[in-house]
Amino acid sequence: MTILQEHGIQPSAQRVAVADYVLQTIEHPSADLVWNRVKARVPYISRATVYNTLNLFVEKGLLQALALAEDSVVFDPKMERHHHFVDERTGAIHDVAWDKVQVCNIEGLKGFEIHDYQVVMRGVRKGARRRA
Amino acid sequence: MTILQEHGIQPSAQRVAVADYVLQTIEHPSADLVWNRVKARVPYISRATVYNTLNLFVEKGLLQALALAEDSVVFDPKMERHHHFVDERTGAIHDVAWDKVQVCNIEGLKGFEIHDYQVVMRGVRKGARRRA
DNA sequence: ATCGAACTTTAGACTTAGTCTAATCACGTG
DNA sequence: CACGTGATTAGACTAAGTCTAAAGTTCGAT
Repeated sequence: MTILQEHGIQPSAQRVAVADYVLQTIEHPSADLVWNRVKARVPYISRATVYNTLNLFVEKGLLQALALAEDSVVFDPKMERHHHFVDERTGAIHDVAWDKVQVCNIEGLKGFEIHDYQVVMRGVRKGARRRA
Repeated sequence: MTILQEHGIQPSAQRVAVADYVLQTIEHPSADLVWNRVKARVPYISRATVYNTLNLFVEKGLLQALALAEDSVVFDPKMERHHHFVDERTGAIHDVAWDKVQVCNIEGLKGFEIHDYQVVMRGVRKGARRRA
């Protein structure tokens, strides 16, 4: 029983190849980066399949899609609640553990039924080289 | 002395038309929506000018560009720090005043030099009609 | 084994957001 | 009024993402 089957996904060769990379990465790849990474191992996979597979994984709860960068949606396999830090110099996205910061009084907000929230931080990673 | 001149921007007719709409809106428009709204009053304005003008306003500190929606960047003339709520049903974005929620311990984060942060919430607006 | 239905993959056309370019236009100064 | 700087324009271009119609797989029922 694979992780894919546990989530009701037929494990085709292409889907397994995408899963092998995207479910364990921390680099917050865009769809096109996933395509490139997976092509390195499975050169015959098509772009449409990668997009379909990523959308399927999101729908089935294996992956989160995040709109943090200006230019594209990125994917994150870390499904526990967490925050994000965006490096303004490199564009790199880093996970920040849920309990490192606290958000208070959010339950008190009137007029909104909040399903989910996170803190989005921008700045520079200390010690990181420019344009990594 | 107009608001544009105060920010070092030559006030051409097109820029004033864009400013008249975008600096007082609360609907968090995408660039193409700005184009459509402004065209309603100044039909001869071009797409490139609207994009140039919006980018200029952001650069000059009149406007914030936000990557919150999956499909496009939106603009917000509210320059004070504040948070955002995204309605999952309608896609509408609402401002949430800075002091309605508090974020704690963010200074204690090691390894990151944080220039800016906000809480991004998702859910549904109470009492809002679907697909507003 | 093999038929067929249902599902998956594919290449490429298509759409949409956004940028770039080269030509034209507007305007203040000498 | 000529000139130079800066603004505007249409349209070409790029990149992200979706859609389509055809071809390939899988798998259960026979």
